[in-house]
Amino acid sequence: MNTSVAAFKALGDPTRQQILALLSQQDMTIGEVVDHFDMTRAGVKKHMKLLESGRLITVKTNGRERINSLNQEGFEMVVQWITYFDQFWDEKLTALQALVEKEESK
Amino acid sequence: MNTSVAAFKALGDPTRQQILALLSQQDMTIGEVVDHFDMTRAGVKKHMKLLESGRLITVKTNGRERINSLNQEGFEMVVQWITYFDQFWDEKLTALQALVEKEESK
DNA sequence: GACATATGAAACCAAACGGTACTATATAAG
DNA sequence: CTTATATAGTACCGTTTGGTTTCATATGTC
Repeated sequence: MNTSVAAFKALGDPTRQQILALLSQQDMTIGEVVDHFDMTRAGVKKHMKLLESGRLITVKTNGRERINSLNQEGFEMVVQWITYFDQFWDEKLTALQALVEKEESK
Repeated sequence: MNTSVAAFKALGDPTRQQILALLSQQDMTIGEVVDHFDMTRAGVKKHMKLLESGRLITVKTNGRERINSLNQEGFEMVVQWITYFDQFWDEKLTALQALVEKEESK
């Protein structure tokens, strides 16, 4: 098993999904993110921390501002993990096809 | 935003990831799943419930047994959601390439 | 029918989570 | 230097989560 748990955990919350959607439009400071929600700065900060530990965002300090940007690493981890299961659907589909062909040949 | 939250939430736990890995090998009853963990049946049952509400597994009753199988629906939701962000990386890459080419032409 | 087995469900508990209010620190601006 | 701003951090609180124990129910077997 891999280290995708933190990424999935971070993605399993509607507020954090919305934050990611915002950041996909443009990089933002926490203050700018806060403007889009009816929530305290500290509340948003906690969400950002979780997104960061899931490697879904990175933070770059610029003076007293801290710019948050999407980080491909976390998304890539999720894709990697989920891709493992593709093999499962492939096999299942193949098995189903074999069954159908067997039935047809009767 | 879509309804992928429950799926992500279900995936954000190492035990549940392991259960899914087990089910990718073969369908199992809860009893069989329990044999692979040092945990009570009731504990495993709760995890199964979360996996089910994330549409990552389905349950089929057979006599007194209840067979758990992977359900493509939940996985597909995750892929759909994550795919939205592909566009972001694509654009970023394109912008980076444009920048590089501009630099080279100096 | 009596008994074993596979399961569901509820009550309970400690830890984590989502949020608040409050305090502290660092940088920009007068 | 003083003040305003952008942020981090801590303490606190109600709710959810991950786990247990216990009890109830349905099905298979003798």
